[in-house]
Amino acid sequence: MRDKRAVTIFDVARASGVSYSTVSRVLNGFAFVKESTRQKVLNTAEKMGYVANLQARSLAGGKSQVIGLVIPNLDEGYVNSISSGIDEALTKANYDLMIYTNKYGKEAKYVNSIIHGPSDGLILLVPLIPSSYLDTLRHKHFPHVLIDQIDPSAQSSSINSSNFQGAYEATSYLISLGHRRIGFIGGIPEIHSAQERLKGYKQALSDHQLAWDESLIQTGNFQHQLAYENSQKLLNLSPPPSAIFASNDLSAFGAMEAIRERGLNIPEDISLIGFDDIPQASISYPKLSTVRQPLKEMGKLAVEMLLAQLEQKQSQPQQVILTTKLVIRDSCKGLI
Amino acid sequence: MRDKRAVTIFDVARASGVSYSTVSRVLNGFAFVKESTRQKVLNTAEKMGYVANLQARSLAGGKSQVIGLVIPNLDEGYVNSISSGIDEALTKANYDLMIYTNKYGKEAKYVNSIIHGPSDGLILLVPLIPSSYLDTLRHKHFPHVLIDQIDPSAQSSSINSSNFQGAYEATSYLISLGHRRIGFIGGIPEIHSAQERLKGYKQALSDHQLAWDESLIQTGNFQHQLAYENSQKLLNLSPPPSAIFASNDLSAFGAMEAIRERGLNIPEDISLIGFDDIPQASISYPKLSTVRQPLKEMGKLAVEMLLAQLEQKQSQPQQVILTTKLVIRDSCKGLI
DNA sequence: ATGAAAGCGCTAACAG
DNA sequence: CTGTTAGCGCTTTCAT
Repeated sequence: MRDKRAVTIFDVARASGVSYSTVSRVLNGFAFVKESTRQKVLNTAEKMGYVANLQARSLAGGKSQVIGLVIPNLDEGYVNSISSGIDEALTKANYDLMIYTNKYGKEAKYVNSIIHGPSDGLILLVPLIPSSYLDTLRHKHFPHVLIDQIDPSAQSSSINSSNFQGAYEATSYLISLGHRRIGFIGGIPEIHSAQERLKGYKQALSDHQLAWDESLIQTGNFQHQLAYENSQKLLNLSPPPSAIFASNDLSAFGAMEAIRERGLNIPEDISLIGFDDIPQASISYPKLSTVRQPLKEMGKLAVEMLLAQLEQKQSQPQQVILTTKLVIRDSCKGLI
Repeated sequence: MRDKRAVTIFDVARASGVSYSTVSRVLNGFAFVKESTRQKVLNTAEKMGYVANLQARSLAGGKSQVIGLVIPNLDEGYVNSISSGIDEALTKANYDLMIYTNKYGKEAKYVNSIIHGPSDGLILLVPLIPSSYLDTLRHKHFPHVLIDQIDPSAQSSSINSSNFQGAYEATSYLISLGHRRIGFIGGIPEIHSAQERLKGYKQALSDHQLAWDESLIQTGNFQHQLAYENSQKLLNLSPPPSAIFASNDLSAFGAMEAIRERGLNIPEDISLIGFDDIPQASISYPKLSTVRQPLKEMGKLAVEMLLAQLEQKQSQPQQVILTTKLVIRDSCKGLI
């Protein structure tokens, strides 16, 4: 079985001739320790290869230096980019990462077991989280921040990107290219970001005196397959749209496939624009024009906000919105 | 600050009128507990919303129900697919997941802190891991399994896929299509799987009486960018190859870009085949023919092998090789 | 400035 | 079958 015997704080104490509470103080960067003692302890600890036992530390009421991240899946481009940003920031701050994949609609009991786990705090990157979930977190005063979700009560810190604005710009761009019939492939209707993107689309249309046509609007689920099917419906319209705005890049790729199957070319026959700017967007063919969300920054910022909470530097919940940016590549073309 | 007061095993004990060791026994599925007591305890635990404290459990020498996963990055398609398989298997087995991203060449001291963390066991999905790393793991008898790595000493359990065979088949397929000049884009030369794929390529060539030409072989790093550059070199050859075998799909996409920039079409002007079969391979244009590694299964199997170790069901290290499969899509064409 | 002592919540012998 | 008793390694008052 696994060897238990490791160097403990106790060993270090004995070796450096002080009590173990002193060692603890030194290790935790406490004030009121004589500099010479501090050095001595630090040295012997180093020499003995001491490594703190996180379980013990956390049990005793200290910090475990791990933060939890709740995500729907481990293999979704957009989530991974954000997670990667989180991981980098965490590494820099000397924290470890615990991943909880939360399939949609898991009971709120779940969050309880997370709270009882090693995490000092939690980042939630899950759309459609049950409100009981958040209630528990708040009720227990468990530090957390939300990504890509809106907290209606503004009691939790959250990070979003400018979904409305991004969608508005994408649509306006298409309009400026001369498109009048622009198909829209939505995301999951219950999700805030999906709603905002739809609003942005509609607003751009009406701001340009274009009536929007319900038949041009397909609700989706942010996935390739459904976007593919919905694009077929769009293409069956007469006349079909001359451009399609997909609520995320994955959906845009689904649209690409449907368009190609009709023997149509992008952007010659039909323009296409996405949302997210996941890595694939820049290596697809044609390269996808899209609205970039600052994915990694969102992750990084989430970590900063969470750590600020942990260090009690920031007590007021904060809502931040990061700006998106239109990235023009090769999938859109002006109507002649 | 974070509320500490939660229902403990002690509370449950009192509420159900037994000692807390009995509660512990019930919770850990021990035998020798009267059925009526067991039920009573289980019920009150449920009723009180008891959730085990993993830190305490693990400190006390029990299992923490978390396993660690060491990966290079959080945003690499191939790694994510495997991780996803790991996560699913873990969830089923009621384990949580701790992620450690290990940039190449981090010191072995690192592994020590993992051992002192909450993990009951470790899955290593890191090419080029320093041997001191593995030595530490073995020396401390810390349960672990390797993915996509060979342990020369066969002292650690490992999971690989049939890299040689897969590359052999891909190359043979290209040859059967009539190709004679087949470019090869390699992976990181130090990595075992990359070496095997190169060997498979060469073997297929020589088995078909084709001398292999050094200029056709480019070493790479499994990344898009370098593959792109190397493909340009290949395309500059005279005559250029009529087909390219890329050591992984990501590299194949790099090649795609280079080929397109020349105004060449895939597969009409040049055939292309990859390795891995990451999700993007089936939605690219053209859809990429490739060698499928059973990514999710690799992850799943890793979990099974690790849990077997934890339950001491399996003590002998095991080396398993999963078979790859040629997936023919649209990126290869016979030479007329 | 530093030592002593009391837990944190749980597992695992050891007695009954 | 079940209760008692030690710890696991560390943080944190409370003294000194």
